Amino acid sequence: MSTTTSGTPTKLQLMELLAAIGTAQWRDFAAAAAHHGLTSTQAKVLAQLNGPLPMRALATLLVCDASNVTGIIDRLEARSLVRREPDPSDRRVKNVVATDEGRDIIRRVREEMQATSGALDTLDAAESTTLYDLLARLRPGMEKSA
Amino acid sequence: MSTTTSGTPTKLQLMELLAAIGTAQWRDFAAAAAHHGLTSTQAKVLAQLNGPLPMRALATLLVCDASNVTGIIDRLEARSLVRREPDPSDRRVKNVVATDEGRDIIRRVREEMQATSGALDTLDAAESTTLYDLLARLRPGMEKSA
DNA sequence: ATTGTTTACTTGACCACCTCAAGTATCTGG
DNA sequence: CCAGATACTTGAGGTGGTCAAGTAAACAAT
Repeated sequence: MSTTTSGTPTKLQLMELLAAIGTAQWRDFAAAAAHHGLTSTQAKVLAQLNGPLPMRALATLLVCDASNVTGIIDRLEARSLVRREPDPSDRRVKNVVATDEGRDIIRRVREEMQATSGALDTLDAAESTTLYDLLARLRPGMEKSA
Repeated sequence: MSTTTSGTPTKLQLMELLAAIGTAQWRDFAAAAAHHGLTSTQAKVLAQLNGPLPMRALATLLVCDASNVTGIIDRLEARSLVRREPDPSDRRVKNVVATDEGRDIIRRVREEMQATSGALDTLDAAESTTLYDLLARLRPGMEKSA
């Protein structure tokens, strides 16, 4: 007896498997980011910047204190991967926008997640759809705050 | 048009969904840990300690430098959640073992992952099995190092 | 329009985590 | 016995995170 229990998995087993997958994907992401001189946090922030985004919005997305964002953006800006622009309609807010270089680097990071990418290639269309639907159903419940 | 694309998901969509689920579970874990005065790293280490484990083995499991483990265990030991024991067969190694209090606290952290737990409750037995099997197939490929 | 409240951001202090380089103690193979 | 590997710690230095306090701008309200 051990891992060959192919009956219905317990909730605990599922949670551990989910955690293992999550950890693996995170490491793949962190490795790709490091390959371009970025920490995973920096890469994650860069990945959110499809358009101009106020500092506060970033803090909300990252679920962290606003002062934390200041530091992260400071470091990204020092490398010219990001710019702070004044908001025309509210002089309190600073909109963060990715520079061309920033967009380029995050695109390459995404492309280099080979472990994750390779693993997903082993699923056929039907399996991908099944997995996607199941995870999509799980998502809202997992993102509940309390 | 937008998220209602119920055809075959693209690999990118699957990767983003997986990342979202991973982040949500991680936050659930971190919140439960914080509820007991632990950082997520500390809780993660505690969760590995089913038996005595050398510092080096921990570093390997966490994929980090050995010196990092020294600090983490220092802090856990300061709270009596963990003990360092000499290894009888090799005086260089120190085996880390969880104290009763440590085992107790990590058990409670696991029990309090309510968001994740609640989300998984919405799957029936067949769906759980399907999800488990798909993820189990994905796992080895994702854990490949490079 | 002044006064008061809320909001956005920054700064500084402080801690956790992480790596690297160096040092000590111990083991292991020749 | 000795040379080299291994296990752990220490110290320096950077990143990520919180909290408290401060500044500046927007807003609300009479």
